[in-house]
Amino acid sequence: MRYDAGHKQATRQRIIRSAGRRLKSDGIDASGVAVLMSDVGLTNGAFYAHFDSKDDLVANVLTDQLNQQAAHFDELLAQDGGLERLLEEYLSPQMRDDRASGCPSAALLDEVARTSPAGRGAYTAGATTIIDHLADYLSARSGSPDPARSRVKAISLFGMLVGTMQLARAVDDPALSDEVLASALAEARALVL
Amino acid sequence: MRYDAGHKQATRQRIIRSAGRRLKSDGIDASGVAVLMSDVGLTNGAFYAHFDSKDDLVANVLTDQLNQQAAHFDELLAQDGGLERLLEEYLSPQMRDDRASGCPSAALLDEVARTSPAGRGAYTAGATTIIDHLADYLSARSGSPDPARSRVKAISLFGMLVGTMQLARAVDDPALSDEVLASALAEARALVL
DNA sequence: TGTACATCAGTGAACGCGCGTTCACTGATGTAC
DNA sequence: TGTACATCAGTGAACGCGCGTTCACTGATGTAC
Repeated sequence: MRYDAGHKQATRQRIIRSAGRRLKSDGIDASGVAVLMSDVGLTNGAFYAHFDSKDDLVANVLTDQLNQQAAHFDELLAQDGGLERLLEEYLSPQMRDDRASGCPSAALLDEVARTSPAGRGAYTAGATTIIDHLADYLSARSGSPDPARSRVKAISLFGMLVGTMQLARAVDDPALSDEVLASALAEARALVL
Repeated sequence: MRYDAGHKQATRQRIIRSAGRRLKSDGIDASGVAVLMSDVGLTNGAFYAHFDSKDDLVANVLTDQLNQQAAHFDELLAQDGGLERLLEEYLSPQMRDDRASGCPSAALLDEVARTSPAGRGAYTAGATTIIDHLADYLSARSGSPDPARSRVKAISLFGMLVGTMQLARAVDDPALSDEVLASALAEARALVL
């Protein structure tokens, strides 16, 4: 077949997006190249026309996922009461139950620590953006004018969101899981509002 | 060879302990049965005399690791200023750099969510104990007498510790990693002290 | 006391399987003449 | 206008490898007689 200009680039993006959902849902190690390709209707052999290796894909996925999340946070924070909305959405039962659509940090953070240097670099860049934007938001708001204090709060808040979401997903008791989300939401509000 | 009574049980415990360190350091999927056995000086074939399957071992490891951590927390909290010590130790650079010795939740939490039902059950039981004990401690202290409020704080604190430790381990920028630990420590103190 | 046997934790080769990766090939379309 | 060729995204079989798991076997020691 012959394809129009940009087709290959578009396919590459489709793979990255689709792999993002699969990796978040099943984990990095458990997601094989053949499955990732069949998710977009292609066969395993085509993979290496788009990426040097699975690690290369993972690094690209982390960049894309973190960018998506940073953009989504920015969008929420641009609205009135945006931080309150962000907390409610992040700690919602829907997000807990839909790993494929959710936060890449909550889904993959402890696997990122064991990934290739390129993957960790990609993650670090994305996480830095998210923390910077959260800190800027907290600083700009009335009530927390000290930038250093805002950074401390931004980092702690982000860590708390990620950790409590993972906890809510890991426990097999639905009542405890709901309690974890509700507790985290209450305490996150107290932390920043 | 013939062994004295209890030898097999002791070997089983050695495997569980050693596998705990290995799983925390390399991850569950990345740690093969052959490696886990050679870590204790045995060969792969002996594994199935001790466990039904790798999943069975993982569930036993999670129980053991969470029990160890709960006991360690209890020990710290029994001392004067124990919570302050707990926070400082948990969020220390040494803990960040020594995954094998550290918190099983920080090392494995997002993998636990994808483990066998037995593994998730084992984790849930252990996490429940840790949260209960933290909440009891906070309730018993002067200043936070409301039990419901103490539970909210215990859950949020635990989530924040786990999430920020994972974040500190995932980023490849040492300055940012140190900043994450320091920020989390400051905010954790503000949360509970 | 000496010998034959039972015990059983551990050995190590082998099983089928799915992994990441490679590569010769396909075949629809654009281009050259 | 019609034909031969170049392009190249994608195919699918094959590679070596390590995985979890199985199993016939080993060999040091305790027990029976």
